[in-house]
Amino acid sequence: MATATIRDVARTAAVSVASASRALNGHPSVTPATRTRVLEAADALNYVPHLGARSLSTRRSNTIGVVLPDLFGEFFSEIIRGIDYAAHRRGLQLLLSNMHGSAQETAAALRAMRGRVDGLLVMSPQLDADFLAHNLPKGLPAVVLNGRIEGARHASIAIDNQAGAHAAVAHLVEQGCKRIAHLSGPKGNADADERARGFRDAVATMLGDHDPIVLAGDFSEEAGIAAGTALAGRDVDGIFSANDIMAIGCMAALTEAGRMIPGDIAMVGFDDVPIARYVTPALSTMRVHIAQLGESALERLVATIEADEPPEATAEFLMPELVVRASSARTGTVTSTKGPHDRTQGRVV
Amino acid sequence: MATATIRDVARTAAVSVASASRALNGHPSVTPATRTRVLEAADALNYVPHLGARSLSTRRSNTIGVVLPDLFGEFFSEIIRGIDYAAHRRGLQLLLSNMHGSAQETAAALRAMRGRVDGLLVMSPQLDADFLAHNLPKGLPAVVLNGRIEGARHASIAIDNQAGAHAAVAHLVEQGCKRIAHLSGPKGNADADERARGFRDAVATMLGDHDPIVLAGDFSEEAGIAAGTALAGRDVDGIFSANDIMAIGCMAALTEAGRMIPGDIAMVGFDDVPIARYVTPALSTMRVHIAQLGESALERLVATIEADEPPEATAEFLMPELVVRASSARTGTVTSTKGPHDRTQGRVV
DNA sequence: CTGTTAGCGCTTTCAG
DNA sequence: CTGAAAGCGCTAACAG
Repeated sequence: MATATIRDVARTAAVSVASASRALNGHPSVTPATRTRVLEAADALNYVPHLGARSLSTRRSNTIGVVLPDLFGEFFSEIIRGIDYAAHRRGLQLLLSNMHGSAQETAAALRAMRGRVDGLLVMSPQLDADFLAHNLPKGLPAVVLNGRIEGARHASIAIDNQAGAHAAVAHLVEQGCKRIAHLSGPKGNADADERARGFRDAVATMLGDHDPIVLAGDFSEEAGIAAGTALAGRDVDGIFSANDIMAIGCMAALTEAGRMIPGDIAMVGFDDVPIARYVTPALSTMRVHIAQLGESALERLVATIEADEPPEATAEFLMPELVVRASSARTGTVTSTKGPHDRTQGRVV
Repeated sequence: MATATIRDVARTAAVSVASASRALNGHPSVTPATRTRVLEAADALNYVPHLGARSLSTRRSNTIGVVLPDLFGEFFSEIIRGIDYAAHRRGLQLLLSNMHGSAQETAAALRAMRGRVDGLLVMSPQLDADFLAHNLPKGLPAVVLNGRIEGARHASIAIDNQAGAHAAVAHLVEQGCKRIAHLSGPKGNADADERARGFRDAVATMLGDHDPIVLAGDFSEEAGIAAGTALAGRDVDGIFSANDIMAIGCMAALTEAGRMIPGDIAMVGFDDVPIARYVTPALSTMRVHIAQLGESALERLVATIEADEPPEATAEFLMPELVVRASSARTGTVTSTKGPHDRTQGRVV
């Protein structure tokens, strides 16, 4: 039994499809009598409108496309949660697509959105402006999340990584650290690169250290463990990790190697993923309101869509905030450490 | 500059739209010559097919609708990850929709999928079969995840909660626990109810305890903390929590109240969310391969769609496995406890 | 092999 | 206020 169409409803109600459509959509110019007849017919037939057809004709899908590099880890689930939250309150649906890797696939994912969404949210820390400009379907509003934006022609919203790195280093220095190392993210990733740059800048100016130890990581826990093992025997009293997950792996490896945290080495991560406050010691980190990042991006996109004007290529930056927890507290800065694992928010500076 | 349509491509290539369509879709019966002409034209115009239109005509969207009760927490992000993984390898997109609460909204979400997806994945531990039967658009293949399935007319895949609860209790008993309490999930949630039932059964048969302590929770960390506080002063030496998050909150509260875990009280959770192995002590739990649950559900749905037959209303059950970590190890069962937080998989029984 | 002709299901002028 | 008709962009018979 094929699902009923608006035609069936019209026929049953003995009106034209036009009237049926109007009645169904609450259009004002319909006699109360016809309206009820149509509504009853629809109900009787258990009619459900075919949204695909509707959007073809209205050129509106009420759907936002979301393209992500991956779905793994808390960072992305938080982003999606934020996007969903904002989308839900506006009655928008989300069409998800992740490009597991290759640029080829990314291009395909981007194109696959054409004709199914009203706008695009693209998160691609490793894609450059040219690629995007070339592969984003023309005429489709888009907001780029968290990507490098130089020379881009679309709106973007990103984290102020350099400032974050500075703040992290400043905090470590304040804790008395003299030899600070950096555990970096994957080369080519905009966020990672900016954090590394910010780190180098900061240690150079604050510590006069022009050749700090920088270990190449890839944002994975394994990379953190490897780095921890490598760092255990070296002359280091502070570490700034490009993300929390690596910091956590690194702390585990260091502890196992007998180094005390924060006693011997103070640690600061980046992101403030939910897990950060559960580990022991609780991880100090640069908090990015991840979910809110997603939320803002969606709001921004909706504004662009509604304005129906050439998307302003403005960039928006979010400043992360320092959250001090046990992993970096060497000078009594942390006031509350209640249990074995400190579940408090931490001191926000 | 409105995006080019297949018409434009056809005109530019000087062929009919039919030929253009055929060439674009790699249909065999097209002269190499025309094919290249079309492809070149498409390239020149930067043509991107309008998938909405295509699916209207093919009655195929290559999209799966996913309806969830919420997006919060690791359980759901893991589920989505699993679904996405399977969808991606089949070239399917995901249309997400979550019903923040009300049945009203859920019904709307379900209907909103009509005409935009080839099948539905519905996850609704608190919805009954009647509601679903009445609100799922007829003729749309659907697989229900993790819900109560009695009397349902659609395929379902769920966790064997009773068996899981039994195994958890058996483990606690084996550890020497005599007075085991249960921290339950929200009433009306199928999983929660089944776990509670399994718990009661188990303590009755294994311990002869016909009136065990059961605290009502709601799957949140706060509920766990409250329960921990309430339980701290009572005569209890083992706790089976209906999910991990509550178990974690409970452990924190108990520890703060001065009770040792697992010394005084052994704890076992349910789910094995990623955080479980990061807390201190690492949490023993009934592992559900959450991501795999999502994966299986998608595979199942795809099979149903391809078979194009009345969806078999078969139920599939996944047996969770016991993972022993520090929180319940009172008899030297855990062989490796390497660091301050044991990051090993735990002993799987 | 290619072009013509109908739709997919819905909305929306444009006349009545 | 209502109906007929023309599409939205694409695919799929059916003839040539």
